[in-house]
Amino acid sequence: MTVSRVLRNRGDVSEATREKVLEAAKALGYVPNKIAGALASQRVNLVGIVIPSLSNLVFPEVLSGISEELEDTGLQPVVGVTNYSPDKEEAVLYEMLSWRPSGVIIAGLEHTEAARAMLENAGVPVVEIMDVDGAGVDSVVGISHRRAGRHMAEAIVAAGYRRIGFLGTKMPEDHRARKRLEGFEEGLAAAGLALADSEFYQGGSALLKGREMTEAILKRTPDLDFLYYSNDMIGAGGLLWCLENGYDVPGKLGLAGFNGVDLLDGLPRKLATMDACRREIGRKAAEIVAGRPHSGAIGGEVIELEPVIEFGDTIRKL
Amino acid sequence: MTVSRVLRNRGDVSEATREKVLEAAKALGYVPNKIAGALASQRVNLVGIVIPSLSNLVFPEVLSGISEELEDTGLQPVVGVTNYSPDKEEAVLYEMLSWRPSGVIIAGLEHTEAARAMLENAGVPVVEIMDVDGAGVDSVVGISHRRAGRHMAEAIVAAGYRRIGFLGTKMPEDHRARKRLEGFEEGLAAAGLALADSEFYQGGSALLKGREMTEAILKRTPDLDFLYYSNDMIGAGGLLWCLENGYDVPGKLGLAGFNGVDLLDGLPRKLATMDACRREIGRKAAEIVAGRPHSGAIGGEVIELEPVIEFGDTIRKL
DNA sequence: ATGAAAGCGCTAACAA
DNA sequence: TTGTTAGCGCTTTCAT
Repeated sequence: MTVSRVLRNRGDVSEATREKVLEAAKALGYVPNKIAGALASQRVNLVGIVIPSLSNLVFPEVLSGISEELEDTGLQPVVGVTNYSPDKEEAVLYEMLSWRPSGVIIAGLEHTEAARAMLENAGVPVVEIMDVDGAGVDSVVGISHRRAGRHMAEAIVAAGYRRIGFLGTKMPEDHRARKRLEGFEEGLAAAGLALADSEFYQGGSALLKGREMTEAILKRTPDLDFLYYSNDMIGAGGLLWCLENGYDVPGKLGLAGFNGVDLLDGLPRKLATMDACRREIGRKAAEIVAGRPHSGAIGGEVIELEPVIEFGDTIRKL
Repeated sequence: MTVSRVLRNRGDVSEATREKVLEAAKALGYVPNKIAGALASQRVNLVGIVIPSLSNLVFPEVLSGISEELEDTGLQPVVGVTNYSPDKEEAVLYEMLSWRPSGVIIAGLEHTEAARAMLENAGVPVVEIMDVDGAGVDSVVGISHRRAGRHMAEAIVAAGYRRIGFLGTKMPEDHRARKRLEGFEEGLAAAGLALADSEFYQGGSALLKGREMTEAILKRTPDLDFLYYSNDMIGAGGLLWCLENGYDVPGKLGLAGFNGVDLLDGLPRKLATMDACRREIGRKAAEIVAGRPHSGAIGGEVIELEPVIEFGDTIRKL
């Protein structure tokens, strides 16, 4: 009836009735039922966001970017967390799609077959984020972790380091970290080098783990002249440990992390890193979802962002 | 029809038909429409989460706790961010309630009048989190920031510090930080003391701001013997700065933060802090929402968690 | 400018 | 055990 028109500012309604309706609505504390509305109109202002974790620091930042961009589009994010489990991801996705959201933003390109099929048949914009190394279902926004790793390797080799160690997480399901390491090893191989040693961890405070792993790897292989960390937090832990223990950084020992978390600006030295463009990825993904109302037809765009090496104070200049 | 029964594992269905339906569903890539389901059944498996920010580190942790607890309840979190704006909060809440969620978890006890009214009339469990200093609408899970501040003041005074400075954020809408400071000043007053100086910031990298503010306040008031920071990140920045500049911590200068972020385990010294029980608050809140299916009648419980001072290495022992 | 009526895709109650 | 039917509270279309 008319009420519906007033509350949606649609169609022709006289100013008089309009005010009357608004007043009544307020008096009754009326809150429209979007469920009914969505069912009738076949439109839902929700966007499904599927991410592996909330404790990784990286994902809240992406989320934040998405949330910012969605701010005044009338779209609401619905978040699902997969804990890096493909099966959980499939379940979360199923759950989300059953709400017929206006779009889906999902981390990574690797999904179960069923999940992939769901995404393909969703009939709404799908944006796979964080990673561009592989084939996407629809749109893709991210960086090439493989090339990121490769570039870092090249920069390290160019700076004259030769005995290089890697420190990272033990997470087979973290495809981006895996690709970064693969790219890194490729980069070393191109210079005729290989990893001299490596060390992995899981769980715990990253800063602390960074310390422990750094100590362990340097004890085991004292002639290392560079440590590449799979993220800035463990890198920061390593940096603190090295400084305390009198290592000549970056003279005799270089260090680099990954992500470019500005959380860490303010350390005694600035850790070399690469910005993973997290917030930007979130924004762009949200933009695509918000901007392509009912499409699904047009087919996806692939946006590759370029992470830049920030040398900081832990890679020596030649 | 029968299909509905199969997919919800309800009622009596013969194994034969059951399998046939399941098979057909899979073949067609059928995904049920929860919108229609929700409308018909008046049940919605969504929980609205309203928080001020995602960049604060604290809230992702709470979210994480909620998400964990909701994991196998079949409930999905829907997140809304308010940027510490009461009006935005009201808008976000309105939006959420129009989806008739099974519950609402909202940060803080301070809301606009309209928002409060909505919460009261929501007809589902409402849990206000983080703070217990004030009157809640329904259930409340949190800590007393006022007492947290007071306790910290008492501990500092007991350790013999007398010239105490405060460093915090300039956020009138962050009621919890405000209450903490008020409690802190009360605690000092009870010992016949007052803040000797204070310094506020907004935006930027917290670690870096901590450094800058620490330098500034110590330049301005060199005889300070204690610095109380409103969060651990700026506290950590301050700690690093003090160590680099040769301050005798905790002998001549004590430091303390707030939150107990384990992210920072691994600093050269362990910063004194108080655990804000963030994850636990999330879990408990989710538990309440999940455990009180259709109630709304029973009336809320108030769960006050007790933050404990972790002295670390930056408050001297007498 | 307003009202009336027909669904949206399910669930719940009842009938068979 | 299965099928039938009447809504859930809106939006949309068509009539007034």
